Amino acid sequence: MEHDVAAGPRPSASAGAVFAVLAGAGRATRPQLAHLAGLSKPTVSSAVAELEGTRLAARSGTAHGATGRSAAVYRLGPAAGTVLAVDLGSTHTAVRGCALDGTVLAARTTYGDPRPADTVRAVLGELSTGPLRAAVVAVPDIARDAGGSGVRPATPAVATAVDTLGLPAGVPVRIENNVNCAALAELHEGAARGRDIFCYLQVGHGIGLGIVAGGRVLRGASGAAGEIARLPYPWGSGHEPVPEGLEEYAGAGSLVRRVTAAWTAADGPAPHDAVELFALAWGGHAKARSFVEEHAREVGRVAAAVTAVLDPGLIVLGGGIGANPQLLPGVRAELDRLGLPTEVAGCAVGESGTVAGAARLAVARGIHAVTGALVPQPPVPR
Amino acid sequence: MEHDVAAGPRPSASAGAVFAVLAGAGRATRPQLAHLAGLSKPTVSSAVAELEGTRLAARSGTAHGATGRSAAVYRLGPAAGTVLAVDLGSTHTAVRGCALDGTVLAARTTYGDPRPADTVRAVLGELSTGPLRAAVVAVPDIARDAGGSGVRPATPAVATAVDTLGLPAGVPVRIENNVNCAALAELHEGAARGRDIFCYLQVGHGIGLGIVAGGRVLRGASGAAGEIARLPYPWGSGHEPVPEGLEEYAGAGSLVRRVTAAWTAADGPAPHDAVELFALAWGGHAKARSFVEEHAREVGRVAAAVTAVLDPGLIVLGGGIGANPQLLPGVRAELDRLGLPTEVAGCAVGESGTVAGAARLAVARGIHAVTGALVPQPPVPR
DNA sequence: CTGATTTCGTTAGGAAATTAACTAACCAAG
DNA sequence: CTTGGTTAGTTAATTTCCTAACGAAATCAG
Repeated sequence: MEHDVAAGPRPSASAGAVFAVLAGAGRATRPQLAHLAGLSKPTVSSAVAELEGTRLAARSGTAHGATGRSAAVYRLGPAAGTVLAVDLGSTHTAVRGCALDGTVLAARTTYGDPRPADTVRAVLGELSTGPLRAAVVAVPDIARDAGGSGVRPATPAVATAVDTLGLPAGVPVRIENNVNCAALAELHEGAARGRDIFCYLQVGHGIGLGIVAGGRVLRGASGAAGEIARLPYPWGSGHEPVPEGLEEYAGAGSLVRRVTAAWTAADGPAPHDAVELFALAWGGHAKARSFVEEHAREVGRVAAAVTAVLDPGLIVLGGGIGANPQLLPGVRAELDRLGLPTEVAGCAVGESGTVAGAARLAVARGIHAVTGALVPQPPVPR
Repeated sequence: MEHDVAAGPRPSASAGAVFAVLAGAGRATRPQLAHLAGLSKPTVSSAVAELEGTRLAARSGTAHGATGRSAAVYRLGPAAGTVLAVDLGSTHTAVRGCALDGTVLAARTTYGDPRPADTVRAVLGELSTGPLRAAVVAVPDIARDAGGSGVRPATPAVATAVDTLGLPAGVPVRIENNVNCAALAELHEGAARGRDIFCYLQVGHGIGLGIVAGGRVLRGASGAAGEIARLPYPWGSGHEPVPEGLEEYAGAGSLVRRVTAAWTAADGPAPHDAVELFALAWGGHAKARSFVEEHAREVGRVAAAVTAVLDPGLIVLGGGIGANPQLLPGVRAELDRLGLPTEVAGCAVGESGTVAGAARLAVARGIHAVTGALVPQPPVPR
């Protein structure tokens, strides 16, 4: 099916502001919109009338309070349109189509898919309401600003994978790191709700960090903030740090390799991957448990390094290994020993976090595309 | 002398905006103010008239272009008032009084002063123009939000030192970490001008980091961001990190102690402090030079840890040891080997950086106190 | 010196949003 | 069923700021 990219006439400034808060709230009465947008009742009235006229908003029902006149409830209209989020993983492809209020309209996930474009096409086919406003693609790669061509993946193979997704021409596409997306999901709908600053520590095949500060993702000068596999390791008197030393040590592959090497016949059948190792440890296997505990300490040291630099107040653990609750006590203990007082929580969003966070970003950019305007910022000096 | 704290009537919104850009520019014509504030010529005219009426602005002269009518130049007026910045160091006290355009009106630094309040009083005595709008005190301590009582130093001794400074009652006082202040100075008037993100690495008696991201200081959840003395150290297979291990190793005292221990009679007279050590190395002393080079590598590892987390793009070295140019090549080499491509620069502001940065903060808060308003923020989604 | 050109600053009219006051709708107590 | 209290929404007057046009002051060319 065809996807419009051209929008209707730009809403006026006040109508745009009302649209933005309506998208954030999902449904709201006019008094609520006035409060949220910081506008007066008459202004909201005319703004709502304008939005209804262009079908950017629509009556949704009536709200009855305990006392007083009942209020008209509004929601986004069909012209508001949709956005697309893609989690382009190495072993899976997750795609979501959302309305600008964040509602999931269509979702599909495929594993070991050789053609992510098929998954994208299937989801696009289910999105019928209004123009496609924006798309965000989450990649397991550094997303860096490439000058004129916008943000691009650092690795050429990833860049071509994005280019062959078959995203409709004319739709603004944003590339973002997958760990940063997962961090955004934890911020908005997970374990870090309401935080001003926190870190999402992903431990799985590799190790990565998503930093949220001031309610925004911190990307660094070249998009490589959070690439903590590059922490100096080993580090101490008599040890020269080697490049990528920590990546080598903290990744899932290396963990399993060490386990296999230390395994003897008396230990029974050796685990083939991290999932099996954690299952054995959960079942009480002594050697498996000792490896899990040692790994938890190692993750705790990484967390301590992060707290030393950033003091995030909260670290959310995610990823194939990090999400396992068996890690939590060990990580907490090592962090308490070495670092600042910092909460440690398991991730609350899980597998779908990356695509959920990408969808959050896409919604924000879609609202921006409609209103052409500014999200209000807190007025603090410096 | 007495210091007013009560301000005159609040300027209107447009007059406040004009006042803010005038303070930022120092001197400006009305067309320049219109451009900077994003207001129209008639609005600026009425705003300037209002500011002149309340003595917040004053005619300063006339600007002649190559062609066309000459323009009236304005500057801040006497009612704009002043701000105070204090660098409350462990071995010195630096105090600055500034106008809201950043002009230094009075400055005094004392060393080994048992009564910093005397220095504060002397500078306050030289400030005669208008009310004291704000004060910022830089302390060698964590500055954390203490709930109702605002931001306070984490260490009680530092808190009482601040409380006994004799700052005029009623003036809003802000506590800030001294490394963060030095970072702000490098951002606004030093080696990091125009950067969106960078880090200031202070190496001296201890080691600390100031993080600037999005043009603002990153303070962390409890004001302890940048306390990198808590990085896990030593760290590697067979080594348990110990709390404060890096502080122990990277500080100036520990460096001199190691040097003294390794010194033999054949090496000549041993250096008593870091300054002497660097002087010997500069003169070609082989053993001194090897210690300096090893220390540079160590600082390079700290810098690598910072780049792994934050990707700042630039690290500015400062502090008693860090400011020494002999360190730069060694730090660059180790960072190139281990970390992301990152510039390393020596600090450009030096000793006075802390009080200069505190003054920047105080000026921003002073302007905020006059206008009650918002510095414009960039409108970017998330 | 005079006129053309350019830029500064003001005046006049209009658009957008606010405050204040009023009308409309809804509930519940008497 | 009426009346009082409360909240929703509209109307009217005012404020604020913009655009457009005009007058004022400066430089430069002849």
